[in-house]
Amino acid sequence: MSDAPLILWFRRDLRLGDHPMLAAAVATGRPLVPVFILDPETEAIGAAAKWRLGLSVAAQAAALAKIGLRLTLRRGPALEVLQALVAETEADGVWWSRLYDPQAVARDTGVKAALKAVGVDARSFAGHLTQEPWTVQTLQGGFYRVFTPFWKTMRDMAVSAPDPAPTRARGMEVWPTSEPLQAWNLGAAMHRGAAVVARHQTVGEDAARARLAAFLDGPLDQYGTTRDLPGVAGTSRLSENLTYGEIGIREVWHAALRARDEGSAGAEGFLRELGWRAFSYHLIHHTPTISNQNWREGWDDFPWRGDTPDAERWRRGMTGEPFVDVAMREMYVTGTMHNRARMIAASYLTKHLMTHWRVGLDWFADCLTDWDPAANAMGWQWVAGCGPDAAPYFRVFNPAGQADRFDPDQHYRRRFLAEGQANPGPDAVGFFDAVPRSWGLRPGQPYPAPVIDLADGRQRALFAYAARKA
DNA sequence: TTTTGAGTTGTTCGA
DNA sequence: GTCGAACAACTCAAA
Repeated sequence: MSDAPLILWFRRDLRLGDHPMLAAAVATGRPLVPVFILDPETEAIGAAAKWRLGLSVAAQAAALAKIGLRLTLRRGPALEVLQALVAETEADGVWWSRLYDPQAVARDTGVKAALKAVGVDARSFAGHLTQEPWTVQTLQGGFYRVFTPFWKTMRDMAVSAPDPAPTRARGMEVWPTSEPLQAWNLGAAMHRGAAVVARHQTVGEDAARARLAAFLDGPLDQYGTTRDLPGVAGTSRLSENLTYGEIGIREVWHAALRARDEGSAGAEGFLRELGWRAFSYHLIHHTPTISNQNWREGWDDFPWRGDTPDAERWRRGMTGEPFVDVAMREMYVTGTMHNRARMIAASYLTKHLMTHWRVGLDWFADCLTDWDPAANAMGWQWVAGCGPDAAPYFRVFNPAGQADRFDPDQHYRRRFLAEGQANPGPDAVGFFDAVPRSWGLRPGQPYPAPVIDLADGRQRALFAYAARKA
C-alpha cells in the first residue's frame, strides 16, 4: 500500500461534507495535497462567475485549513500544473470530482490519459449529481429526451447517504508553494459591479447549509405557489452554491426527502426542481452539442437575428418592458435571476426580439454568479423552442400578462426599477452602480419607451415559428 | 412492430 | 370576471 501523497484537484466541489473523493482520500491515511488550478478553461468562464469563484476558493482554503490541509493555488494548463506537482511532492495519485460539460470533459479526459500513461493513479469520482448521467436509462437502455419519464425513473433511484465531512486529515510536512489568490485578480472583468453583487452573495459550505436549513424551515411549505413569485423569497436560491459545489447535492436531496416524509407540502415540488438540474446534466452528457448548437434538427435555418441594438437594450435592462428590464437588473444587482424572470427575459429576447438564443446564453454566462453550463444550455434552448420538450410553437410569454399574474403587487418591479419612484430602494439604485459607466445610465432618467409593441412582436414570432417547416 | 398516451412553466377569444 | 376551447402537429417512451 502506497504511502505517497495524493493530489486532490478541486474544481466545482468546494466543500468538505458530502464529498466522495475527499472522504475516500482521507480514508487512505496518506498525505493529501489539495490544489486549485486557474487553467485556461477556468479563465474562460464569465466575469461574474469568475469573481464569485474566487470567493468560493477562499472559503474552501479556510475550510481545508481547519482540518489540517493547505490549498495550493497554481496557474497554468491543468496537466502541466499537475505534472509539476506530482514531481515536486512525489505524489503517485491525482484525484478529482467529475464534471460533465464538454469543455471540462475534454480537458479531464486528456489529463487522465496523460497521467495514467506515466503511472499516476488518476481517478475521477462522482459527487456533483445524485446519479451519474448515464445510469438513468429508458427501458430500452437509451437516454431520455423528455423530462417527465426521466423524472419518474430518476426519483425512484437510490441516492447514497452523504459522507460526513472529515474533521482531520493528514497533510504534508513541507507544502508546495502556492500563488496568492489576490494575484489572480479574478474580479477584474467585473469592474465596479462586484461591489454591488457582493452584497447578495452567500459564500461557502457553512453558509450554504444554513441557507438550505432556512429554506426547509421557511418557504418550502408554500413552495408550490411562492416559488413562482419573483417578488417573494420563495425559492431555495441554492443554485449559487450548487454550481461551485459549496454544498453537496446528496445532502440537499436527502434533506428534501426528510422534509417530504415529515409532511412538508412543497418538498415534492422542490425535489422535482432538483430533477430538472439532473435532467440538464443527463442531456449535456448524452448530447454535448446542446451547449452551442440547436438541439433539435431543422432549426439551423430559422431566421433568428444576431446581436442587434435591440439585443443591446435587452442586455442593458432598457427595453421599456418592465418585467424584462427588472429581470435583467436583478441579475446585475444580485448575480442571479428568479426562475420565472429567466423565462420571461429569455422568451422576450428569442421571440419578441427574434434573437438567437446563443446571444442570450452568452450574456447570462457573463453575468450570473450561479452560472451552470448544463442548466443554461437546456433552459435557453427550451425557451427558444429548439430544445427538449415538444412545446407548442405558439407558447410566447406575454411579459405584461406575466407581470400581472406573478407580480400582482409589484414588489418585484419596485425592488429593482428605480424609474418612476420618488424614493427607490437600494437594489433599484444599485443597478446604476453595478453596470458599466459606458452605458451612461443614471437614476432619474426617464424610463424608455418599449423596443417593440408586444402584440407586434408576438405576431412576428408566431409567424416565423409557424412558417419554420412550411 | 405498431399503437397508444402523454408532453414544465402560455395566450387569446368568445361565451 | 371566469372558464373552456383553440392554437398543430410531433416526438418520446412504454406497452
